[in-house]
Amino acid sequence: MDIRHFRYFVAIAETGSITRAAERLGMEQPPLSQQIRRLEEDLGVSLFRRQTRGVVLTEEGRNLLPRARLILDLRRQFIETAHGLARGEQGHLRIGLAGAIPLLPAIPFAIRQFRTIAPSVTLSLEESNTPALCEALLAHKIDIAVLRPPVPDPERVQVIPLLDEPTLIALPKGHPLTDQPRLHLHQLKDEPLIIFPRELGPGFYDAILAAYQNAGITPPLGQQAPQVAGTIPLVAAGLGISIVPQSLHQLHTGGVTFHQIHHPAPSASLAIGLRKENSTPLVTHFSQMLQQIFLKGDPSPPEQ
Amino acid sequence: MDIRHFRYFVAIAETGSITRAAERLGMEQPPLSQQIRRLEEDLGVSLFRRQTRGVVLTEEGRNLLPRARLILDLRRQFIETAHGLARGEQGHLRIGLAGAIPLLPAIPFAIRQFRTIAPSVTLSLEESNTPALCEALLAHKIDIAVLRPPVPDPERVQVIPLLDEPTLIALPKGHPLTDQPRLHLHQLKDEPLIIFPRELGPGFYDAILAAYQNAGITPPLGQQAPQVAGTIPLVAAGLGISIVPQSLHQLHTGGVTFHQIHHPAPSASLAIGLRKENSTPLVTHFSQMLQQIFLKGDPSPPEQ
DNA sequence: CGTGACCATATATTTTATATATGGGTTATG
DNA sequence: CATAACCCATATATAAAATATATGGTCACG
Repeated sequence: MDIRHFRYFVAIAETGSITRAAERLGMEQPPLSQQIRRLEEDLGVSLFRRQTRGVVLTEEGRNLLPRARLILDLRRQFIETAHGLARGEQGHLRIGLAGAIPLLPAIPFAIRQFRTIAPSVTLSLEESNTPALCEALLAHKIDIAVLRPPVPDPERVQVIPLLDEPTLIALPKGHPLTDQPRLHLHQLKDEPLIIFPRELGPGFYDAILAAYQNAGITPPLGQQAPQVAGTIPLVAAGLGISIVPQSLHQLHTGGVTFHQIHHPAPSASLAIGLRKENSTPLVTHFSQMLQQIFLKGDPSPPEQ
Repeated sequence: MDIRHFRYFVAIAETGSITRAAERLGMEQPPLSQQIRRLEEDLGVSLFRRQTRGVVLTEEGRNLLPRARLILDLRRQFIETAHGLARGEQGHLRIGLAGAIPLLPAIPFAIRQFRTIAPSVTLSLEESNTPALCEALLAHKIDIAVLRPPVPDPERVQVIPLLDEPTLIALPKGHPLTDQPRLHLHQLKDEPLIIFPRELGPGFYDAILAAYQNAGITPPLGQQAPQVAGTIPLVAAGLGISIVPQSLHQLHTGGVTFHQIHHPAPSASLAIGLRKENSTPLVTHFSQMLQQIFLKGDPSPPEQ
């Protein structure tokens, strides 16, 4: 009772003749006779009544025929689905995003574009910090990540740079420097720096401190924020200042103003994270699309 | 892409190991490795991620697994249905009944009993005359018939006698003999005999005429009725008398009285008609049940 | 009464799956 | 650190099964 037998059964039923069915199946008549006979023996029912002119379905055969057709259909669907998965037109893609990254206009743009190109692919988004995203990648909990390099395990995670995002200084409303659109870091040397735990984004963390060091100052460290975007409310509360990726200026939380930074300014690098082995077409597609989008420039960059 | 491959796929997915799946499948590990590898190549997707400790489904594999299970399920159902058909527990039985036979209490009784024993079998009933029933049998339009022998083609239709049903004389109301419960045929020698066309039931037709002949009389032939039961209204209309199977006395058409017949009385034979070749279990079951019922005697015979 | 259409059977061939033997890589264990 | 255990992959050999070829039988049709 193989797929083959279902095909034989249906073909004979549809042509009403073993000989013609054999032609249609691209085989000779005797093996088809033999196979259908064996099938009937296995099932214990005779599917066809042999006549001098071809064969006709028995009552039992009529009963079983639609079931056989269904199975053949489902098998075809199975194969088509598999091919769809193989070509990256179907399936599920789990995307991990580092903190504050969904605020970059390019990300929702990329997701919209991907849904247009591959509408049968379902997506799931997850927001986390860079080290956790790497772990999730390696544990196969997500398929691709947009994170802030460097990654903890560069041997197993491939990093494709996307963008060096400028950063902004966030000042609390009412701060004396609020009226200046562009600031030097040394103007802030006495302001407590609100920053996230280094573990959540070592690359960005280090970039910020390096910029201070290049400016020749060491800021007092203020309260720690739970995450990158979490610095903003603390700034608004007057606990200090913070340095955030440009995309965060979209957070229209009252009580904070954003200001560009003169050289030396830290930058918040952005990159794709992939497992080095086992890349699926879905991952490749999405990754290439992201690179293309960022190559052309952020499609609607926030003009200051 | 065979049924086998679906089984292999599901087994590996469920055990999480090629080695253990091979055990469960009653085969060795290498062929299973090889087959699943070929399957993956054919489909173009990798279904499993090989690890040092067994294998785990890929995203694509997770997607395809339920489909594979469904196909295996349907295949199992297919086989079970076929076996059900083989044992006569499922399917469809087309029963043909000669004229006036549904009025025999044994017939609805048999049908009810059969539905109890084989509830998944659907039945269709058809009423016709004996020669037409034989044709329908041979043309595979019905599967079994209850008819009045003899049959036109005894070489291809098997006849199993069931019953010699007594006959009754039908008299119009107001007839001088109405008050006599039992009549001799010769009492009716001048009454026009209403009878059906011989083609519709040659056996019964000849039995009636033979009885007259044995009684030494030749009745005048009255109007022809369209069928056996169709004689009753004509009798009621006063066009003559008729001789009908006992079961017809159930037709409580006003205007007619029924009377038993002294020897020599014709009898209306009843028999099962089957195709000699190709008997299915359903046909055998129903046939045997009918024989048993009639052997025990009509379960609720009409007591005069 | 011969001819063609069609299915069944028998034997041969080829394909295909499976078993056996073996190697490599990773993880647990003394 | 070395050894053993586990598990998957590969290579070759064997066995099984489907298919092709050849042929015969039956029934309809001209």
